[in-house]
Amino acid sequence: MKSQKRTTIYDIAKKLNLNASSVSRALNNSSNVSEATRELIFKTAKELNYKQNSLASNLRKGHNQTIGVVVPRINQNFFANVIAGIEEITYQKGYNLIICQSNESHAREVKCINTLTNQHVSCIIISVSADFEDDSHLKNIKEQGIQLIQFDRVADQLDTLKVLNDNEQASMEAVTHMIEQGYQRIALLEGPQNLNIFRQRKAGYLAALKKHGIALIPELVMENAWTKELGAEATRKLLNLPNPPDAIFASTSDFSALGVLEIATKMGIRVPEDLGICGYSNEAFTEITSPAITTIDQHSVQMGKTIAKLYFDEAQPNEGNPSANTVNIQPELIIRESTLRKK
Amino acid sequence: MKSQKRTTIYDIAKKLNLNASSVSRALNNSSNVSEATRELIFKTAKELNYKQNSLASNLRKGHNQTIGVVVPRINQNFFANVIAGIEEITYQKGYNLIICQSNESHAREVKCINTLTNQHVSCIIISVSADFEDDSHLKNIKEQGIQLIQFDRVADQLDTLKVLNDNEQASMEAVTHMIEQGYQRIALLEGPQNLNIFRQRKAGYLAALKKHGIALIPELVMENAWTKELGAEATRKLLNLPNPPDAIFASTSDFSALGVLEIATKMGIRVPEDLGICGYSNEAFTEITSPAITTIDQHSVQMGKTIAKLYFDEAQPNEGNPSANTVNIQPELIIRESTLRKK
DNA sequence: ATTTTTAAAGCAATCGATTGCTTTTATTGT
DNA sequence: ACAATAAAAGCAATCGATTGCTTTAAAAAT
Repeated sequence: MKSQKRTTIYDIAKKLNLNASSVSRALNNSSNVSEATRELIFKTAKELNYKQNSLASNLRKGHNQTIGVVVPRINQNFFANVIAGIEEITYQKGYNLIICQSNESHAREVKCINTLTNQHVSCIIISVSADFEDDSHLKNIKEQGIQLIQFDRVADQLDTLKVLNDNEQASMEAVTHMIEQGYQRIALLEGPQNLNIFRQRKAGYLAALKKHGIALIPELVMENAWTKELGAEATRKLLNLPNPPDAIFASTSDFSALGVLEIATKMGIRVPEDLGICGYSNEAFTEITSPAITTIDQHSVQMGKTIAKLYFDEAQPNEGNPSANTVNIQPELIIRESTLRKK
Repeated sequence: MKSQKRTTIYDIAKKLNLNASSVSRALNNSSNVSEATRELIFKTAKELNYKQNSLASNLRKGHNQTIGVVVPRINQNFFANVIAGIEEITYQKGYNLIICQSNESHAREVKCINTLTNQHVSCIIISVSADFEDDSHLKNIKEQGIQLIQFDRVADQLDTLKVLNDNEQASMEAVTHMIEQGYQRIALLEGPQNLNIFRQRKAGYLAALKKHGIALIPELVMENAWTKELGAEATRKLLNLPNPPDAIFASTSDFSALGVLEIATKMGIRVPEDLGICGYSNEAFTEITSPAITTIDQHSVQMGKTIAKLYFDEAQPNEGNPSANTVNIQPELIIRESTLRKK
């Protein structure tokens, strides 16, 4: 597309026999421009269809009213909602968002970060990819003088602002609830343990068992049952054990819980009477399965808003005091039929 | 945050006793730099943790490897998937995405467009907000020499590239299917008629009726039943008519169809025996309701890919030949239990 | 009427990278 | 050994907006 030259402040200045600096000052409503010329400049700018070139402006000013967001996938409910929450605040402040997805790949995440630092964004908000191992790309952000806020899936060791769900607390509540409903052999579908969130959810599971004096049965803990398919597969194995579980906590996701429910239904096992099921995330569909699935709501939109506000409040990471840098969003246990054995 | 000065090509040049132009050429792998100095420059760049300033680069080069996307809401399945599709292609090409949401507000949409044109993005991809009335902000994009691609919800009158679902065809197929299943009094939940997509879906509904010699019954057409709640409300009214419908085509969304299903269940009306239900969009949950809901898949990820490819193929709108500028994605009718009366 | 003060406008450097053109250095051919 | 050619490096302008400083014009004070 042939890009006909766009009008600049010089074009306006020339037409009005003024200097570009006056035009700039007028358009920015700064001082030292008479009311008369100011109006004239605005009028002419409109006539010539002038649009500011943010590249030039930001280059000169040395900063950029733009925030970068890096998430594993934007078409995942939780992340889409967090972004929606962030956007609500940043929009009010006149900031732009550049949204990148890592597609759960660390290599791609590094590239996203590079792009954003090259753009001189003023802040990067990130939830790391599933194959997270190394945080040097994040350290680099801070070295570039860019604010960094981590959320949900974070690099624990790194001293940055963090906004987290209290995964451990929520998991503990969920498992406690199941125990109180009379379930005794509760299985855990766990996620990759290199991610903090899945470690915490497991910790909550273990804590609940311990609190109630229930011994951990290692064969009831299934690794990496993240998707609906993997959840289904794990469930098949669990239910075929000589001594199968009477409940399954799909700590990885509601999709996984859905897989559990499907297999149970297929095998003629009654939920919640013979098997309790609890998922994680409060995806829309959990409300309408039958039975409806007990799950944990992460208050994702709220989380996004909190993150953005944190930036605008100019909160600074408190070196050497990691806990002071963390904001915890309290998740909420949503109890539904799939774990309600005692009516 | 105190932003310590970042290294520039001048810093590298100074350290190596070279000129900045050589550094620039080396880093861009262009000609006229000896292999030895090229390596030296790369090594030093790494040492000094040099990151290119894209603002400066893009300003000088006069363009920007960035594409802007404006959608009503990113946390809606359809849009999130389209964006995911776009991103897949743009990432391969080394382009960035700036994603904005209009929140279904025209005023906000205008602001988004302004931001993007100020950033000199090379292309804007848009699906307009629900209160669409005026397309002057879109005309302005073309005047700025920026490529414009509309998708799904478009300004019909505007000569731009468009990527659309064939809503009319899909709706006609859906209603035809219902007629073939023996439904005779098919109601329509329609969306705001200022949006092309809802006009087309209605047209498809009308065409199917006509083809089968069924007269339109005006009282079976309900306006603005977009959400689950509104769908439920409309359904309540419909089912309380002296002569109620025996099927409902929720052309607005699957959420609306969900509302239909809930009310029907609540009123003890059997689906699909007494009432057929068809939604639109193939949201994840439609597969797992009971009965599962018949719906229309829009191939949203594919749509996103098509849009992005269109840009990179440098397709140009063909002035005065609107139809040549339109790519139609064929949606797919997904038949499930909610309309299967004849087993 | 003249000096002082203030407001308005202009000048020129700057942000960092790119690029057409010129100069210097190295290489090749005779 | 010297001219011809090619390769490598340097110079300086440019992209468009901003901003500290200076100059000019207008208003106020004496």
